[in-house]
Amino acid sequence: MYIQLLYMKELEDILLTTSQIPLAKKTVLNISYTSNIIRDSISNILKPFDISIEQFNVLRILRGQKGKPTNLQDIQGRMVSKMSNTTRLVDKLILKGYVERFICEENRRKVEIFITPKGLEFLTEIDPKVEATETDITSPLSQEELKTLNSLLTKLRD
Amino acid sequence: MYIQLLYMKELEDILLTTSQIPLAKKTVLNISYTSNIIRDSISNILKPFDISIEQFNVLRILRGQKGKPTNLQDIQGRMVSKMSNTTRLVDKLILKGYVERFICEENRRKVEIFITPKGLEFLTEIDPKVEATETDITSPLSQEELKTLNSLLTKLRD
DNA sequence: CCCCTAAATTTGTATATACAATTGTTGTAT
DNA sequence: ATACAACAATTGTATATACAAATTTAGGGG
Repeated sequence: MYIQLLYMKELEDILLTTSQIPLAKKTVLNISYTSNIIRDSISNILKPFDISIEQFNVLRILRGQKGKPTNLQDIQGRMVSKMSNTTRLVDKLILKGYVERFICEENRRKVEIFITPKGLEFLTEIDPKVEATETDITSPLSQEELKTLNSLLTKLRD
Repeated sequence: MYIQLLYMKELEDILLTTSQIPLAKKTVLNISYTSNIIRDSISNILKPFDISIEQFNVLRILRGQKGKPTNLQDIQGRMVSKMSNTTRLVDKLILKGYVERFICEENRRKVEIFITPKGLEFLTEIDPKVEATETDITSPLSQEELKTLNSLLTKLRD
């Protein structure tokens, strides 16, 4: 909450001082600000659990595979932010006991990565907290407004 | 453009596969995706000029000061993403000759940071390219839609 | 004036990220 | 079979970032 207030002040500062800011620039700034606030909120939730947002996202992707083997390219292709060194990220998750990695026997260039029971349990513990944060973040908007926001963002990316 | 297509595919992947994703989570994801795309686009524009987005933002903040001295706290308070080591960021800009730093004589704990003529010239050169990118990014939306998007994002941060 | 606390910045350290180069493996054309 | 290009992952390196500790200066109470 403290962080949100802080950021809001900053945004108003910039947007107001540079009064006649073009709409395109204002929108780009606004999306970046908002994304940073969201990132900080979720990052704060995850901090006590000693896991970064990127590691958390990879875990969720692996869970979504429901036991199917996943290689590094699959993971990279589905990550929110691009990440060139997924190898080391997976290393960290292995150290924590949340995932396992095997060499793919059909094609020894590939690796197969699985989430462990410990990893699944960890997600089960942390999921409701993240969802509560997501709900909290979006709470100022009605369901209708959220739908509009989503479709505008999707259209923007066209 | 390539990057945008790449990201779109990923977003659709995640949003479609996990079909009944709650609206709050979907919105949070959507904002993060879009922000990353924007960041990548602008980052690519800046790359040939050998400057990071953060350095570019600091330069713009300094220009906005119109010659008034600025200390580190001022800069930090106005940056889009929080940044604990603004010192080293300013170091880089000094190395490039874009800013100067002096110890504040009234309060020797503070520093006063100014943009140099070279820094101003650099911004003049790069500004239109960034603005063209911003316009390009937001081009799929009408002015009216952009206004709606801005007000929804601002309301979200309330 | 001296001691203590706070302010403003800097430095240290660990981790994260981007990009390029390298390793090991596979498929294919000769 | 051999050489060569392509593929998948890993490693190296430089830079970026987060957080904490340290440094320097200022101000206030005894």
